[in-house]
Amino acid sequence: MKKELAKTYSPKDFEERIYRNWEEKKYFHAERDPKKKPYTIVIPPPNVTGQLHMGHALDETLQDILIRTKRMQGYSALWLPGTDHASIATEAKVVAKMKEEGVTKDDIGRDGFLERAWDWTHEYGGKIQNQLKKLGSSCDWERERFTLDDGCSEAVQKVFIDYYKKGLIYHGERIINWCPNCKTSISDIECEYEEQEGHFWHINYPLTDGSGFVQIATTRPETLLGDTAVAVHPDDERYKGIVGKFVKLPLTDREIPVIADEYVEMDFGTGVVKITPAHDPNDYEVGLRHDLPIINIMNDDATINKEYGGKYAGMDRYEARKAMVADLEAQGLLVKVETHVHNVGTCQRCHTVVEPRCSKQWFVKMKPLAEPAIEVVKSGELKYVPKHFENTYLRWMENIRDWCISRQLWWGHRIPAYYCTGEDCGNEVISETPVTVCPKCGKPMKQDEDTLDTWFSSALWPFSTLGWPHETEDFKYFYPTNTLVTGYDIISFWVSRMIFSALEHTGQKPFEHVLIHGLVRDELGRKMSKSLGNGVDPLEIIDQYGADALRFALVTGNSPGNDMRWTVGKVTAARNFANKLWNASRYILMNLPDDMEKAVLPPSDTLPIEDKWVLSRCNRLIKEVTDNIESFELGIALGKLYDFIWDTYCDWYIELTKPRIAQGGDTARAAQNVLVYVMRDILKLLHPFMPFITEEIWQSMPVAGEAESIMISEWSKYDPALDFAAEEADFTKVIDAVKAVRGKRTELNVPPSKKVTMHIETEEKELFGSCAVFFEKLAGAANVEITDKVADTSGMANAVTSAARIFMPLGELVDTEKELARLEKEKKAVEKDLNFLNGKLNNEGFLAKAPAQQIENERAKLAKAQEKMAKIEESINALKAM
RNA sequence: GGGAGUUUAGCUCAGCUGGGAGAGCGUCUGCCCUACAAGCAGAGGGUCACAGGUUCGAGCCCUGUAACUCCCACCA
Repeated sequence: MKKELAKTYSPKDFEERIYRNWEEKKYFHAERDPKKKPYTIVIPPPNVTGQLHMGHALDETLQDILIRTKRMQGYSALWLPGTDHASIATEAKVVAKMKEEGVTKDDIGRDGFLERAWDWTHEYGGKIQNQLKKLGSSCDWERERFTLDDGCSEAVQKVFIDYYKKGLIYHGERIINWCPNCKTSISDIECEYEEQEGHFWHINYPLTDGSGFVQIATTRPETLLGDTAVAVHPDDERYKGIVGKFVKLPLTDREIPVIADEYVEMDFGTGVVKITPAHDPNDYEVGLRHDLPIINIMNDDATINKEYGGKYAGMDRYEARKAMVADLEAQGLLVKVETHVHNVGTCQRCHTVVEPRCSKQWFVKMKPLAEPAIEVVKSGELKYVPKHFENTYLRWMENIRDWCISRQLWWGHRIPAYYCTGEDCGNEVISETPVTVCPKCGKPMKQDEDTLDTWFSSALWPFSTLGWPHETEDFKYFYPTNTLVTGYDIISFWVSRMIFSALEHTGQKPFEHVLIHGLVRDELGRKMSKSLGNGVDPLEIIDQYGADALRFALVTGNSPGNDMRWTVGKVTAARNFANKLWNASRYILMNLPDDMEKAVLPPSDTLPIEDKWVLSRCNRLIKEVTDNIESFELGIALGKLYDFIWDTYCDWYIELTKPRIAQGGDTARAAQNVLVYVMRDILKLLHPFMPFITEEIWQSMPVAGEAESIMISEWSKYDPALDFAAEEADFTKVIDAVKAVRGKRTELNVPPSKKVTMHIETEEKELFGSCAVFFEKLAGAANVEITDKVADTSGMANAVTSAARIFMPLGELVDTEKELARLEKEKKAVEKDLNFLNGKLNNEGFLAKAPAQQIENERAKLAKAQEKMAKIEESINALKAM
């Protein structure tokens, strides 16, 4: 059984091999075992052509920790992987590539484009899966899904049609954000606001009755062509008289009314607002209230259209702006131009300034869907970790707007709506199968050109991936899922939409817990981004330090919901920790009998106190780590493992076993068994966090009777029989005493190799007596005397703890002559310091002129020097007394 | 404009229900003791942002202030 480990920790030598083995043995595959309870996590699907970045690495690591723990705890643990077609992101990439070849979408048409998009997907897709494997992710690859595969597409279509039948989807005119470059509508969420310096143009609109002008202020004068009213506040005394009158719209021959609406803020601008329902969302609302006409003045590329453009037709919106401002000025209607800083919406993808635009789109009616989604969180049935993110979610849900789900893109799920081409018919049919002939008038039908918002399909991810809308065995067994792990940045985009979609279509919540994590930032706290070039590539880290070190670095000190900074220090510390564990294992293996098959604890009444101490602490560790993982405190759990392994197990327990193993016999045998017994627990508890190294060591440890892979071994359980609270407390006293002696020796500059006599004065003679050997090995004792009273303590140094006083003859500790000489020399140096400082602090000029802070500093220095002097004198006196 | 988060050692951050102020890195001192120098032993270093309050007791609870960060809305 016993196998040699390589001399140095070199993750490259085994990580890949181990992952391949797990895969071959099908350990990742979750069976629908009626005897087991299911535990399910669906992966937040990365973009199919994406690259693994640190955000993914953190997200996947957290999920893998949870899933591995549950698997070991006996659940049928399913981690379902997959990718997202990412409509706009992927389409943008394909279009960009086509541009290099000088080809446009229009050139090759829909089918040609989709062919290219699929080629792209097949070429770049699949990469990220392999990258996830390098991380150690224990996904069930047999169940991998893609948002655009047949099953997911079926679910999307079914949902769309169900919504439609229930009257929850409608086709309507609305103001939406339009990207003139991508030529598609984009959601509010895909819109990024940038602060830009613009202008505020004050323009006079003449009243038609010749009684004067109304001055409006606008940031977008070109939209004037679409004005259908001018509005003032109903309570605004300044403008009471003109409400109901008409103004002549400059640069056009139209006359528009002056209306009163509470939307107008009296204090802002001139208190008069031009109303352009087709090009501003607020104006659109005002237009609805006052039944104003909607005049769209732009084409889909943001040029001015023929219908209303007049001489400006065909110009780009900014050209038109320039031209119109010039014309207004020529006509004397431009009053003034102010600079004005305002937020301008831009397209997340291409950063083109979006244009609010009225167009026909498909919408999901949100109010009825939001209500149960609010309730499920308020009632505590579905919980966010940490809890305060429920506020983010609830606020969004409570102020929900209808969801515009149509996108003028080709890469995605095409909307299953068919329109009659007959001019007067206007028939609209929603159907899961193609409709070619109008059932009403017999004319040909045409399918909607648009596709659905990417989030429409990912909103169904927790159930579409399990076979829904079919009542599959997987769906019945694994749904609802248990935990969703994701960043706070997509709570609104994604988490919210999964919740209401699941409630509506499956009648169940999609998951029980949402574990939210923060962003991984760079060393300076900035977001990692391509443009800044400050991203750290997880694959390079894995290559250099190993996947286990990467995982450790991401989880240690991380708490739910909080951002973290990535520093090289964290990953080297992680690597060092792995190395520590590796070498501890080597120590054990070198000191085990060849025929040992597994650890068998001797009867507890025969165990020495240090064995009970370490067993008891390990036992408590099991309980605490299990609890911490259960409540998603993964950073805390890992911190406890680190402390126990490094401090308790390596620095203390292993050192304590050395004299016993050298001695041989029963005490050695007990130590060997305890070493392996505790190591086995350590490996299991650490495995979810650092799967590779724990597996590699597991394969070398004598663990007969356990699973052949640690991955499928049974999670350790707290054992009341191993709770030795009294022995633990007692042995801690011994450790404290050893530490006190070490401290004293360092203080006196005694080399570690120097062995001295120790008289231990204590009321617990039995305890310290049984531990005398540790004072010899760990504290440098030549011989140890245990007594309840040391008669003569003159000329002795002492180390004091609450349980013991340890006296050591100074003569043995130090070479009296040399030490005295050293102390005298030091005393002189300190004296010099004291004189200097005293002089300074008695100098009236200094006291009067120096800053208070500096005087304070000098006083502190003096106090320190005085303290030092007192110690030196004490030491000198002690030496002289000998 | 609305909301949330953060503020603890020189740096990066833990600190779960109120009782010990902590870790890693860095600094200083001493050690190559055959598991590990990617290591061992020791040391120094903090008015837990600030001001009040509750409490026998506050880093933790309450009120307010400040700075930084993020999210949502987007006033023409």
